[in-house]
Amino acid sequence: MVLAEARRREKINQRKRRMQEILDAGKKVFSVKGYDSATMEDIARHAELSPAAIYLYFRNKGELYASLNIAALKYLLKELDKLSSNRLLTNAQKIQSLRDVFYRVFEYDPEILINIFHLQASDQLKTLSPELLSEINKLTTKAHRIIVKFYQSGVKEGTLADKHPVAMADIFWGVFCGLVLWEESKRRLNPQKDFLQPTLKIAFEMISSYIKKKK
Amino acid sequence: MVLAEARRREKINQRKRRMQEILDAGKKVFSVKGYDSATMEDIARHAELSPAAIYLYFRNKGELYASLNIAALKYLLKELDKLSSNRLLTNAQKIQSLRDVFYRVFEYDPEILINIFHLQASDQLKTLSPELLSEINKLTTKAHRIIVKFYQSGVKEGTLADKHPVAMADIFWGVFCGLVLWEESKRRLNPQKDFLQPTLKIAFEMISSYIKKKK
Amino acid sequence: MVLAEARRREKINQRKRRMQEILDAGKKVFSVKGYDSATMEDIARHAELSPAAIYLYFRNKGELYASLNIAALKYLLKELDKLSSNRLLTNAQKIQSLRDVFYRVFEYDPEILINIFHLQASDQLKTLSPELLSEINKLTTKAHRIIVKFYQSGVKEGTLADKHPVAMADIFWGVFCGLVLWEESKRRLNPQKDFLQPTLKIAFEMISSYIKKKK
Amino acid sequence: MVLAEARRREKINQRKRRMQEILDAGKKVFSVKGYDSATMEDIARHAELSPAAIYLYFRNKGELYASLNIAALKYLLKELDKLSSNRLLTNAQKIQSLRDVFYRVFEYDPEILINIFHLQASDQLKTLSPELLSEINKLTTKAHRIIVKFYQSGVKEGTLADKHPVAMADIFWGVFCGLVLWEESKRRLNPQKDFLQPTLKIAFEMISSYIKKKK
DNA sequence: GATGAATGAGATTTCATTCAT
DNA sequence: GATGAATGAAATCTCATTCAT
Repeated sequence: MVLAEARRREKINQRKRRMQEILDAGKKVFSVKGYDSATMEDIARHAELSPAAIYLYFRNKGELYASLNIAALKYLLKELDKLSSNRLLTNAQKIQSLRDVFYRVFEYDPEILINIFHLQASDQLKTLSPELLSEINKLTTKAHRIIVKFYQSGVKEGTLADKHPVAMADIFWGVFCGLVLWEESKRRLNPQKDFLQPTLKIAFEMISSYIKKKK
Repeated sequence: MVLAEARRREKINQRKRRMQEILDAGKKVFSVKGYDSATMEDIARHAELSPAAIYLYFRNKGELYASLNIAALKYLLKELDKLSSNRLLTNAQKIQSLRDVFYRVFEYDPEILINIFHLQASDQLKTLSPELLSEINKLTTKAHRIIVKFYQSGVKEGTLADKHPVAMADIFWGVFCGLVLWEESKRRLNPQKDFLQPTLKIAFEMISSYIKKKK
Repeated sequence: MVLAEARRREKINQRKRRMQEILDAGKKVFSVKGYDSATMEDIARHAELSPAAIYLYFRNKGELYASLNIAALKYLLKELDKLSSNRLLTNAQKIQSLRDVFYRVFEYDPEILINIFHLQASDQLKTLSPELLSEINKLTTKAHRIIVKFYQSGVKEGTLADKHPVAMADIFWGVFCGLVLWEESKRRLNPQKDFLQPTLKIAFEMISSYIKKKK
Repeated sequence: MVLAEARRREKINQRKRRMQEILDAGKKVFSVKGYDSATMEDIARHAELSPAAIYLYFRNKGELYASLNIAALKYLLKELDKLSSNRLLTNAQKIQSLRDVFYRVFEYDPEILINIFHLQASDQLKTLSPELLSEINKLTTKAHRIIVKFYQSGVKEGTLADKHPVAMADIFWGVFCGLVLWEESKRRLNPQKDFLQPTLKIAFEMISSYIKKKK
């Protein structure tokens, strides 16, 4: 009895592991080739499976892709929520911490972040099922809104300079996104060194000094 | 004889005109659909031609795409060169003017810029022929180098704060690219208003105040 | 010993029961979806089994399908044989009773009859193995022949009008088949009421009056 | 000018001819293999084309299939309409003529008729696009309704026995359908002789005598 | 005996590209 | 120079069937 239960759990774990393997394979292939150019065969080869097997775990290519992006967005959201509920920090400090959050997301999974940006930056959104699309939309909006709120509260608190909060959120997001893409693309054309980290540091310093409340 | 010459020239012009029509069509379609999803049929329809006709002007899809991007990069380079050879401006002023250059390029042709950024941001690099790839690489590098040089000279001149010039060039490029893509993607999910312009303004103001030489 | 025997028998019964469950599931699914569109997965789900399990009872999809039809044909044949050996009825009465036989088969199991008719009506014959095909052929022919014989004997007996017996058998079979399929297809496009029964009644009345020996 | 026009017309005709070739190929293949088992490759081979070429003329498999059936239904309807507007015949005579109409449709194109019946008799309807489905539905209903009206008018006129008109229309249609299928299937299992014609003759004679108004 | 996992084979469909006219 | 017609190659996805457990 107990044995059966153990075995059942083992099975479920195995399934989860397989799923993760496929997600990992997809992550790698999508971020190298992009959504359209990546083939199920590619992904299957990376996961050491037959293409058909992938369909035992994901309904279709779009769903696999969306799963990847949703996972990353959820991770980002979790981090933002943590920050949000931290009562020891002022909102200005929270905004400062954004840099770390973004960077942590990136370090945790650089490829997937690039994917999110690609996804946003392209029309691949159109091929996904409406539900997944709206799920992604929802998560992105939520993340964006949290950042906006940080800024708003910071201004109210008097710890941040009075700028348009939505614009500032866009700048945060856009700068991060832009630098990741640009450094990545430089690295691709010329895979020497990776300047992302120091450049991001400077960029955030720039933002910091800009939004500091001037007396 | 002279007549023949005139006719020949007319022919060449006609050819150039057609080529431009195709490029325009490609620009629109690629920027909306992305490289892979855009079909030659789409582009042909926009150019009011048959798909086959495109092949009289471009060897294949990749070459059309690359031509497009190369044309835009060349346009950008021309503007940068103009700025570069302008002896009336300090380098700090040149850096300031970058904003206008970028923005002019964008206003003149938003689609092409989105294309360049997409190109950078992606996979699509992989499918192009090596020659075209290196051509693009060369142009991008050149543009980047000019910006770097502006900054370097500005620092030497004493008109700009002493920051890492490459990083600053990256930030210029990355911020612009990031905001364009991000606002574009917001606009796609929710095509109400277009916040790009005011947001860019704020971003450049931020950069300006950051690089101003403090006494 | 005896115990072992009992257990063996129990096993065999269990096997038969399972087989019947699968046949029932197949009957339902095939009759709704047709041979090609019905998947083993569909059938398995209906039988509350795994697809793999079906293969413990039937060599493959075609064999399951054929078994189904053969079972139904055998049932029909049994009924026809019963009628055949009934010495109390004239052949005219036997022909009359055909209506009841057909109808009983149908009432007892409408799906299977639809399956038989579909089988006849189609392509699906081509995919079956030759042996199964000839088995089905044999049974169908036998049933048909019995009906022909009824009519022949009735004519000889002087209780039925003198018509071509094979044609009359065909009409019996064809009319029944045609009405079942046609009403079924009407019902599918517009699943309100089921007119099969009253229409069949009229049709058989028509046949009856036609074959009545006129003095 | 005139030449160009002539050439244009020639092109259009050529296109129509190709379309017809594909339809012919489809007709043959579908009626031999059924909708599901027939592959685009089969059809292409019959039409001496590549599978891809078929898609230049029909959006997809279902649409090709539906076109075939719609064409046949339209032919049937045209014949029924002709009969309907014929003022020289009593409704009883029109009903008599139905046999000829059905038979003419069958002679004109036996395979397609079998296809219509298959289509009705199966769930293949489900895979077609809703528009085509409703088109087919509409045509079938219209044909059926004309027959019903013949019968109704005949009863009113006093030339036909007073039976339920819908049931009688069903019997007409069902008997025809049933005999075609059954004789076809007999012919398939045993491709000796074709008894359809004489059997149909008897069947319609039977119907005739049944619906004749008894004084 | 039963099943979850896996796959090979194949079907539909798309699309860049070519070619005769 | 332009195009309609055609196609090869590839991609997604489905499904009957097998096999280790």
